[in-house]
Amino acid sequence: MEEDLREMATRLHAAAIHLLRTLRREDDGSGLSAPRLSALSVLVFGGPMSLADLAAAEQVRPPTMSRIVDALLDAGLVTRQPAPGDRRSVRIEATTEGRAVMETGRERRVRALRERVGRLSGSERRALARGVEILERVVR
Amino acid sequence: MEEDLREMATRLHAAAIHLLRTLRREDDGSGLSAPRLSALSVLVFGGPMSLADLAAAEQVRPPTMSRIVDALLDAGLVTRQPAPGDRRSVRIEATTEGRAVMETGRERRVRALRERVGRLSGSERRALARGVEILERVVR
DNA sequence: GGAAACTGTTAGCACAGCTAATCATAGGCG
DNA sequence: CGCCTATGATTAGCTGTGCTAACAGTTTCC
Repeated sequence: MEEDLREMATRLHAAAIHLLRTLRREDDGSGLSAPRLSALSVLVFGGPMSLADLAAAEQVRPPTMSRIVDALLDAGLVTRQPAPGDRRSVRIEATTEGRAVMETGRERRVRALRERVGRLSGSERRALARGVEILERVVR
Repeated sequence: MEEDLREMATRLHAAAIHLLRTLRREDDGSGLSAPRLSALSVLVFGGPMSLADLAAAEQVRPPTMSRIVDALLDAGLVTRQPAPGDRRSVRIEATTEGRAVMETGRERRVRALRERVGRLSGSERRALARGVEILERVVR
């Protein structure tokens, strides 16, 4: 069991690195890096929020997220407005274009995975889906 | 099915990003970044190889790997020698210290995951292990 | 022997992550 | 009320990863 865990941690680590390197090439096509798309995704699905909330959701420090938001702002994908009720805080929100770009970014990643996942059997695919679900809980 | 794939791709992407961000903090403790540890791991488990082979194994361009090897060399974790038989090529090899550091880096990652994984039931743990296995095939 | 191909490195760019420092606003407390 | 601390966000500056383009040294092959 201990050895299993050691092995799994190593393999999970390697697999995650390789997965992201593969997908990053696809994401390049959208003109958005993985962290930017990921942050945008949080905004699209989670709704408007402050910078601190967004940074926490992405498990990143505020300065890092501030710069990511700058880039999304330049690209016209989000808006940054003073938060009502607390003028220190900002309210970051995805624009309509932001939603559209998020969607096509996702399409690209799906396309990159489809062929590979398509080679799996039905039960393997289900097992992968379940693994991802559990991984989400472990990581969160 | 199509929708399942879309959802899984998105979640897998997010989970991989968050996993690596979590583990990177642990890896910081070893003084080695994730890519450096990953490259070192390839050398430890795969044996000595050329720069091109190492770059290919890590799915990275040669200049990127050249710099990673520089760092490992500075840290005394690998050696870089002219390859016998082809003087253009180099033979990169983990040192004894490199093996030791790799091992402690792995220990750190395991420690970071142990508590979280420990909360899972036996069947969940097995499902995660199976998912990782399949993910490896998808990514490779 | 010389052109072409290959191996690796250097240079220079964009971006992500961090900490430390700064600025403005909120909130609490004498 | 006025100050003092805490908080939200940004800026500056560092390290590190990834890329392409350009170069130098070898090898290969005609």
